[in-house]
Amino acid sequence: MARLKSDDKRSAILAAAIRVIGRQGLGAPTALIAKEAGIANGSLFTYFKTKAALLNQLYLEIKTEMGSAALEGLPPEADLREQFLHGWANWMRWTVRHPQHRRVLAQLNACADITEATRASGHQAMARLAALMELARAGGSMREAPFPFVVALMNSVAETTMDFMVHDPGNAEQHSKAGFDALWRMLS
Amino acid sequence: MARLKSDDKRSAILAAAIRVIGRQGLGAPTALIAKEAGIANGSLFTYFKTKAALLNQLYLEIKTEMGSAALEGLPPEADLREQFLHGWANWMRWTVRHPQHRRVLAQLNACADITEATRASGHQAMARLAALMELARAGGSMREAPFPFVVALMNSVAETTMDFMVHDPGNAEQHSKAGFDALWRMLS
Amino acid sequence: MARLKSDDKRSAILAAAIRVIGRQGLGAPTALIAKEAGIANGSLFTYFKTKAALLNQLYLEIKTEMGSAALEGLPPEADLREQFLHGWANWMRWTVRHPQHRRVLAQLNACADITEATRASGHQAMARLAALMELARAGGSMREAPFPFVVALMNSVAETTMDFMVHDPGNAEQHSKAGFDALWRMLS
Amino acid sequence: MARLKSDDKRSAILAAAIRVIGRQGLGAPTALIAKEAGIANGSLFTYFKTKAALLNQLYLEIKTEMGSAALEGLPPEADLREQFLHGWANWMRWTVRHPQHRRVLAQLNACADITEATRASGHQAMARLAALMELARAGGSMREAPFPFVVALMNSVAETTMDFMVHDPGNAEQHSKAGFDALWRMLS
DNA sequence: CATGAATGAGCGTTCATTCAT
DNA sequence: GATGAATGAACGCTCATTCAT
Repeated sequence: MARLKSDDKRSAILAAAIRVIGRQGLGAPTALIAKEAGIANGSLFTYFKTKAALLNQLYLEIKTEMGSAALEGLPPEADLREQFLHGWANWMRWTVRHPQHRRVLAQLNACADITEATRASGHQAMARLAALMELARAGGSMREAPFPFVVALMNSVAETTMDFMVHDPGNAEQHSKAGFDALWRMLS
Repeated sequence: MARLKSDDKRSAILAAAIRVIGRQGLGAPTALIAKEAGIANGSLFTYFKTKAALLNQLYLEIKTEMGSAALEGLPPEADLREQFLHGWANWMRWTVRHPQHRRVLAQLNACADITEATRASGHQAMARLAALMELARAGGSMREAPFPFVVALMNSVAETTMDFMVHDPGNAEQHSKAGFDALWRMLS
Repeated sequence: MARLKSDDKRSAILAAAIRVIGRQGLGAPTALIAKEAGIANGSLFTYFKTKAALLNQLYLEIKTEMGSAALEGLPPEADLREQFLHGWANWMRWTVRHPQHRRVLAQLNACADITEATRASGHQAMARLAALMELARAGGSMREAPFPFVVALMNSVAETTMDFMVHDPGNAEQHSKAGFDALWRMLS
Repeated sequence: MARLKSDDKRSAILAAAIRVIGRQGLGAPTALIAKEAGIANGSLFTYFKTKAALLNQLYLEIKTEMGSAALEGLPPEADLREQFLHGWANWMRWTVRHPQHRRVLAQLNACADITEATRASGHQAMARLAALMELARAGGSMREAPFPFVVALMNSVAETTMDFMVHDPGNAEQHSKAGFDALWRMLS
């Protein structure tokens, strides 16, 4: 048995990609990512067949991480609004703590190399939070709107809120609350 | 000397850029844009010093066009909600009719080459609509939120609404209305 | 210790090389040859120090096989022309049955990695047939020409004949005969 | 008007390609060919879209040059054998004087990048000489053989003759004559 | 001012070979 | 000895930008 493909190295590449792409954008050379990951440029391609494949994995990785962060410690007993607020706050906190991840995710979202399959898979990451929203709107004004539309609205309000939290971290808590309230009003 | 011939070329380049970038993304070669504009590749650089400059102008151009479209025929006598709804409907209609412009704008938004100054300037384009919103929220729940936050929310709800209109043009009108109502509820 | 297990692997590699190079040309990756041989890419280099070494061995292998095929069942009693014709027919038949071998040999011939020593050694493979030709020309028009020249002529007429047999297998027999007759006339 | 694509540069690239490929084989980097031609590596691609395109042109160029060399000063009054011998001698002389061209042509012949169309077009270059052969065989032993077969035989005998002339230039004339006689005997 | 050839740094990817396991 | 991940030089090709014409 030779050296086995190590998960550590895989992760190192993904982590390096976030840093480098966060700094330089999606045009960042694979060679630089490899260097930042501490491996030879050619080695990157034993872990990811192409740059596009790396980008797709990165998208999934970030979305998944974001999704778990949002669900951490969700109180199962609490009422709907409470639960949703908890998830929302988790989510917002995560993006403020990982501004680079957020920036990279935004670029990835606007990038043609990310396949439809990857996007679909990525949506799963937020499924739990989306389900809470589904319940929340049940008796409200948006009860007739298509579910994906409502989810998309949640996402866009969240994005906007994050922007303000990142740019004005001093009032992060208040922005988070304001965003949540706005969203809740939209649903009610 | 009145309008210079070069004004035509400038516009031709910007129009070509929308078409080409809409098709190929921001990575589209300047040479291709030049060809589509009917000029020599080198000539592009007498109108725009660099590709980044072209991109910034393009951003402004599209935003401005979008802004005017939104304001067309705004009824000065009508009440606030009516006026705002009119602008909203204009806006939505424009993006459905110009999906390429919207796609390009989305890419530009996520592109590091667009300077902060350009973005700031671009926001002016929607100032009139924003001002209507400013009034709308005056007595509502968001009366304490920072103005830019409210504007950003409007933008993001609008974006989401457009997405659904573009992907499901059969129900465009309903999506437009649902988006507006959601936004209004948010402000109220 | 009799035959080493490694002899099998050596042969497997050479056989795989013929298939892969036949398909992809000399640029075929050693990794692919290894895979086709059912071994790890690195293992190839315990059997052949370099790719060039593999290629040289391959050249020899094919030439040798071709030579034995040509000599099979040579009638020792028959007259010169008969014997030579028999060898010729064997030879032609072999290439028609192994078009891949022939293609690979042709590529190897035009490849700078094959050393002069290898080529010289390869010529031995056809020595018996060449010797028959040596006799055949003894009293003929080419009696003064250098032996290697005559052998080379034989080879080139053979090559040409093979080409036509391969591309027009329906008339293979006739092409073989026509080629032989042409060669014999040349010597007479 | 800008600098026009110059025929000189085109020729310089082709000439450089012959030198570099003659030295290093078909694997020679385009960058090296460009440098040898005195231009930037990127410029090569304004003259030839791909390396394969360059190779195809090179094939044509060399074949054409070889063809004209063969036909130079063909005596229109002389009898068939005389004319053909003249062409043959021209041909042989040319290859001895341009051994690099010959080597490159041989590599090109065995190279998958040369398209069938290119090969067909290249055959035109020797059409005049082939036509003489067509006449020559008319009443001879090969009168029933397919024309392409006879042409191919001529080529292969010529190739072999050249080899010996190149490797033993002292007796070049004699080899040329011996090759011609052998070919003529084959046809008679 | 227009043209389009020239430039050359830069990119993603491949692959023969090495070497830790 | 066998394995296959690691290596990094090398390659063909692109493209923003410059500049001779």
